[in-house]
Amino acid sequence: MPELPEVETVRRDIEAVYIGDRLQSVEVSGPRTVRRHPAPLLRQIEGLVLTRTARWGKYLMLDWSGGRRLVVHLRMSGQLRHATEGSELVAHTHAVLRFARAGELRFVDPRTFGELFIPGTSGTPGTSGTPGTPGGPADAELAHMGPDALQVGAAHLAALFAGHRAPLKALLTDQRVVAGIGNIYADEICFAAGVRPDRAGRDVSRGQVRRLAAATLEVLGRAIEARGSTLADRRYCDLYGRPGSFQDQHCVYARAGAPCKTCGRPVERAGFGARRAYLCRRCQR
DNA sequence: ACAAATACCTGTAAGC
DNA sequence: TGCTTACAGGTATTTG
Repeated sequence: MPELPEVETVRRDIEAVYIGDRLQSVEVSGPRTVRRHPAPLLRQIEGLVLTRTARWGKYLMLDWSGGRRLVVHLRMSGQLRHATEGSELVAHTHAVLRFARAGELRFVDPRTFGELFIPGTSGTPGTSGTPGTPGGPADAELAHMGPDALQVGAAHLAALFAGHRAPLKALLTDQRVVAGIGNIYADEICFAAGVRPDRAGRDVSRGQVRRLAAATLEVLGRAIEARGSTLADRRYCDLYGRPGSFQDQHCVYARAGAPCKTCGRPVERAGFGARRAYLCRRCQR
């Protein structure tokens, strides 16, 4: 499941290959892949040069000459893959961006939750500046999102947790609160901070907030270094189809029954509300 | 205003 | 063996 570290890995891979290259054509074959606006609008970026990339939470932005932007969200099973021009399409290839020199960038997504869109074309008001967002001017479609998880500090987290009775994990994975954390990294961050994921936001102590802020940067940073987490289902792979290796460093996620790496007590999988979390009851309070 | 539930999907695995 | 069912989970939307 692509979360912030996986999207960041793909972003860096794309930056290394396609920056400065001209987009020859865009072909979309999956009707659900471009669903925010009529699919032909994607052709606005044909002929333009990729000038920069950005990421906000799990959203990936590809910026083009002339000020155009293409936004990609991989959701559950989406992958962006480099391919040589004309090579055989793997199953569930829904879009192909053909570049002048670097070959093709393909969007593959079995479950069709992922999407591509040109911001500002879906009936919502156009772009307007929102300060402090790493992607530059905020797009209306992304305006609801909180700060990127790599940008948040303890003070920010404390303010966002205050007064919420929702469990910590629900807050960490709420993109309006912090953008970029999903199921895997919420569990790992809670473990690294020594805080129970089912603790109500308002009951998270000052010290725990500090530890959560530090753990967020530390865990996500190490995960980016390891090029993300690839589980047995291989739903996430990089631009070249290679797996990440951060799953080898997971302390709790998908480790139910295995000994806690700190204290040896079996890791539990607990349900609260509609969600579940992996945790160590001894190490997390 | 917040929070909980649901729809959206399909590949995989577990159960019978 | 073959069929059915549960599960995975991010986000937009709906309901409470």
